[in-house]
Amino acid sequence: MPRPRSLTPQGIAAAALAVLDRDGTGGLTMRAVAQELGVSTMGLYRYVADREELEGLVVELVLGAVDPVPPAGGSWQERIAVLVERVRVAVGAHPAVVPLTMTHRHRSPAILRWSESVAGLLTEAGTGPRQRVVALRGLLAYVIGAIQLEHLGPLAGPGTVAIAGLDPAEFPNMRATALEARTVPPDEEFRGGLALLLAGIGS
Amino acid sequence: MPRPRSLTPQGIAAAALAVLDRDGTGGLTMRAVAQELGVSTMGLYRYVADREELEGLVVELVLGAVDPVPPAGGSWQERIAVLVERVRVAVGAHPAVVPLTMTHRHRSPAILRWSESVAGLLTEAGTGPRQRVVALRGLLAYVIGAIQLEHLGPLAGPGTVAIAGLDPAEFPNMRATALEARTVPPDEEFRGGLALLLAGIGS
DNA sequence: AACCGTAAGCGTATCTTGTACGCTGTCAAG
DNA sequence: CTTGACAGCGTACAAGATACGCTTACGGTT
Repeated sequence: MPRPRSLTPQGIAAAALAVLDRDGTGGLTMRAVAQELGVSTMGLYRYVADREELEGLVVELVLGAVDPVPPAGGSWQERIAVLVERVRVAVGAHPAVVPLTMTHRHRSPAILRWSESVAGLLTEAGTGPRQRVVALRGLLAYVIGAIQLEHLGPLAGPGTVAIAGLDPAEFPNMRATALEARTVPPDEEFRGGLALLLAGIGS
Repeated sequence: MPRPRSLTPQGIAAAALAVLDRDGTGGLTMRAVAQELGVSTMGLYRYVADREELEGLVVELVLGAVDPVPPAGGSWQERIAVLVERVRVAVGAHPAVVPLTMTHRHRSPAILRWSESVAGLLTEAGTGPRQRVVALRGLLAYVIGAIQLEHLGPLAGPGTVAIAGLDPAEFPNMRATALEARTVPPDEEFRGGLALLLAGIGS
């Protein structure tokens, strides 16, 4: 009977993502998204309860791009590493959603499916129940932290340069480390850290 | 000649922290902090350039409570674990600052001193320059992620309960893991994950 | 084909928050 | 006792989220 809806949750999420990619995290406002969709500001409220829900939609769109099916070949370490890397790639494609991801992660079905896969691989690897809990949470913590470090922290690019200029007397180790860090590409850094964690789980 | 100042950066940071502890992250407004200090809203602007700087002060106050001097005894793994645990305790005492910590971490002298200590211990442990970079960043990623997981994610407390009620057919592993997770106290979880990472660094 | 109920979409208004600007009052040196 | 520099304040404004109620387009019914 009534007038048909003109927007879909996916369309709204895509519009919000477009705004985020274009204007950055601070540019995500109800007005901007509404304009992107070609409706008035309040028109948007027919589809989302509030800004919170809108953010949830974007996060789910981004995380939904992660294929949760474990790859076929390789050791369980390699297979988990592939799953982890997929998250990094998906989120890394839209740096502006990183802060939102942190806030909305816990309500994401996509991350739940992903976790299910990782938990399955850990089970296959023969870890005990208790260690599985610790390992899963540890992996999740690493992914979250590493992604943030990569996107929110000037420690990575320009930051290491700044640190390299520190007082060598007070910060000898940091200075040396930062100098070396400049030669380590982000990919290697991320995978290296993950490998350390996986090695620990396997030992 | 001029009128003496009535506020100190420490006092301002303490007031902001009080507001955060009382009203949560969303309660931190310039007005609220000014009121806490007994000055007018704009009076506060005589001491901080903007909200950004105010947040930096609080973060530094909290992180400044971390003793960066490595403990005397034990293996290098144990010594690093103590340093890491100190950060967790300091931040955990004020959950509302967690989101701010993420944004302001890179400008914190306190965290720099802490990193210097960790880097030093890694050097003493005999890690090569390249592995030291990876290990340090990995530890930082773990700390950041684990603290967030603990404070921002309903995955920890009520979340695991919710997950335990999932469809067992679709999420068998998550269900089992979540059930087990309820019996793992946060302390053990945090230290366990850290131990995995440290084991990986040592191998 | 005219009609009408429902929900879409919009406009306006309000509240909250950060912050620019300019006034006023106070302290201490002369 | 005067005076000038700066602390502190009040007002004003802009941006943003969102409540509320009107208007209007659709599509099934007569």
